[in-house]
Amino acid sequence: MKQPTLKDLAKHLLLSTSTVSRALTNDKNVRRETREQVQEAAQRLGYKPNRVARNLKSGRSYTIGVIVPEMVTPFASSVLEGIQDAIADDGYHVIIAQSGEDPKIERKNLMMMQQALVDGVIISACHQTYNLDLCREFQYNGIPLVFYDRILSGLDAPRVMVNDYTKSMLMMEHLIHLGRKKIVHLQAPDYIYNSVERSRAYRDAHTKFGLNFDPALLVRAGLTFEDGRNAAARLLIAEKSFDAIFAFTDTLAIGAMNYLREKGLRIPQDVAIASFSGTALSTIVHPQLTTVEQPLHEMGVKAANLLLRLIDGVELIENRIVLDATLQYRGSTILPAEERIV
Amino acid sequence: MKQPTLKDLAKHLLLSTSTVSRALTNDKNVRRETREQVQEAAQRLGYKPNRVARNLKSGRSYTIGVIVPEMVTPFASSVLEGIQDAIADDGYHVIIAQSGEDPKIERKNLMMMQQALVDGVIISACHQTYNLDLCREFQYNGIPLVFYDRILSGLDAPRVMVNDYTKSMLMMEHLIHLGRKKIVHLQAPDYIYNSVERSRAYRDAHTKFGLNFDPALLVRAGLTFEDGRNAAARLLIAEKSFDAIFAFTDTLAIGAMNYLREKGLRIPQDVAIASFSGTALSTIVHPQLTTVEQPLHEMGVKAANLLLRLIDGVELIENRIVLDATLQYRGSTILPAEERIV
DNA sequence: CTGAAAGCGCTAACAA
DNA sequence: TTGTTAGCGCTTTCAG
Repeated sequence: MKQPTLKDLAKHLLLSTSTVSRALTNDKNVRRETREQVQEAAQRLGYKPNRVARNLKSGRSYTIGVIVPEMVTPFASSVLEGIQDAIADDGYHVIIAQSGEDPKIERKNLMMMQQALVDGVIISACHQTYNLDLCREFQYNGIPLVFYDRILSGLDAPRVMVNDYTKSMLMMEHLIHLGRKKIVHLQAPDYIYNSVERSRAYRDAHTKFGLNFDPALLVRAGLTFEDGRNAAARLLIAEKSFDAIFAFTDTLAIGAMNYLREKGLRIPQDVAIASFSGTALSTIVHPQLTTVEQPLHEMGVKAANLLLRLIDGVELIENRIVLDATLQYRGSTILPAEERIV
Repeated sequence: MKQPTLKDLAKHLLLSTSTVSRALTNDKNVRRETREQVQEAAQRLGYKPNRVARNLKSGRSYTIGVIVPEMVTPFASSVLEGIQDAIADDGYHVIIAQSGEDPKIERKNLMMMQQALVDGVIISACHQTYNLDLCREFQYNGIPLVFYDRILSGLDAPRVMVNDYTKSMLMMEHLIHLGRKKIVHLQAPDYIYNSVERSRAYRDAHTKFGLNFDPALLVRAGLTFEDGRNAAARLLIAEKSFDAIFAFTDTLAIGAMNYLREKGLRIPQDVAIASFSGTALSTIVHPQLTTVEQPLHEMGVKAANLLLRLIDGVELIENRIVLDATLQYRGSTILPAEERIV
């Protein structure tokens, strides 16, 4: 037999559907005896409330959408765990979509979320402006949007991120204190908000610490391992001399590092490499990467909490959360022997 | 104003809801003129069909659940892309849950899927038997289940996987042909189906190629990078001599490799390392990993196609799909100079 | 070709 | 405390 419905239960118990419904939702207006009777029968007949019906009634789907730019690195995975942890108790489900760093796919994903009637969306955008219009439309239609890590410029939306500028500055300081003078920056495309911030810190660090800024060392790299390799290759071909790299993210750093090592350069002796991200990738390569580690799980939790409150119609006083990232000094900038010095 | 409903549209056009509905679903029983009129108005007023209502009507949720054991490696990510590609056109959505290699969480995930009223589930199980009962219940309740990679033993369910045994045997052959005689196998816990298969091949290879089987070289390792490191450490402490490692998966291989390198061993000269998996991880470490590369995207596509057909009530003649994995020979077993020889 | 009406499973205002 | 009734937004007979 099919899944029993509320009506079936009611018929079986010779009660009205409303009473049964009330008994099942722990409404106080039910005699205890009745409630127990109903719950026992529900148990026995294997009754499961039909969420779809419930959703239609409530006008909610109890589903939130999460759109991530990529899942090649475990970045999104950690954030997702945080999100799941934060929402599980509230009976929400998560629909996940990956955009593959392609704003067009991101757009499709957003529209898919709309179709799926999500109650809200958590998103890390792969382009600073491309889907601005759609996001505005979401807000206009009352579907709250929360950003993490990669935000849209020009949209006043709740967000959870780290301080890209400050932490990048600290990382530059680290490299400079190590005595590095010709530091390359592998930057992401500037349609990514964080890229702008991190490279701004890179430039400002030169002024702040009295280093000569050489535009040729500011390299527009991309986002993938391959992009990192290519950027490193171009630097070698151009015969630019450099003694350190500060990369936008782990993938770029790893790509570049592997290439340089293949070409016989020693890390960190010849070239120190620092990154920004905080995924497990930074510890599985050799040498391990010095990096700005973001609290990814917490980022997910915070984003989800923001979203839940927005869904409940709470007016947020503070909707821009800045989390603290920590610098991890590892083998890609420091030789084991030096470790204690830092 | 709120999202307009079908009723709003109908009122606006002075038509009945049924006609509007028909026009929108391209039912043939509508005058072309009317249809165009309706569609134009729908467009203009920004009408979006309410899926929840539609679902309630159809008894389907047009959502499928995907349960993955972990998302630290990009394994699941690739499979997911395949799944998304396969289902997008059919209007299905995906709910994803990660079990973190914990069968208890996997159980919660399964129950969550049930709650979410998914039309079917694609799962890679983290334990061979733990959730057998629940999976049976799914099947009994008519919610189809498709497995990929990691299956349940004792459950006759559709599945998509590679031939673990054969490919492991080939990998062993590769190591043996390289002249390796004392090959370690880092195996996963034996509550994982594939682990049993791969280690069976490991043992059989000894017989087949006339190698001495030393039980001490068959190491129960685990699943994580850390497990790989620990296993390698134990081997060194035990002062077992070995000249190759065949690991259950990339994480173990990488963990072990990094540890051995830190201890001054040369890869592959002192120890050749081979793995089984096929994620991007194998190419970002140094040296790159020789591995059995699985067609992950295809795995996702195939699994999704199976599931869709099951949801549609199609009787499957062939519900066990075995995909072809390819051996990738890389720096962890072969020195660059030798590459052409293979 | 179009409209009226019923109903998917559930909740909730209103009555009793 | 319980039942009656209406309705969430849509599809789909059944009449016209």
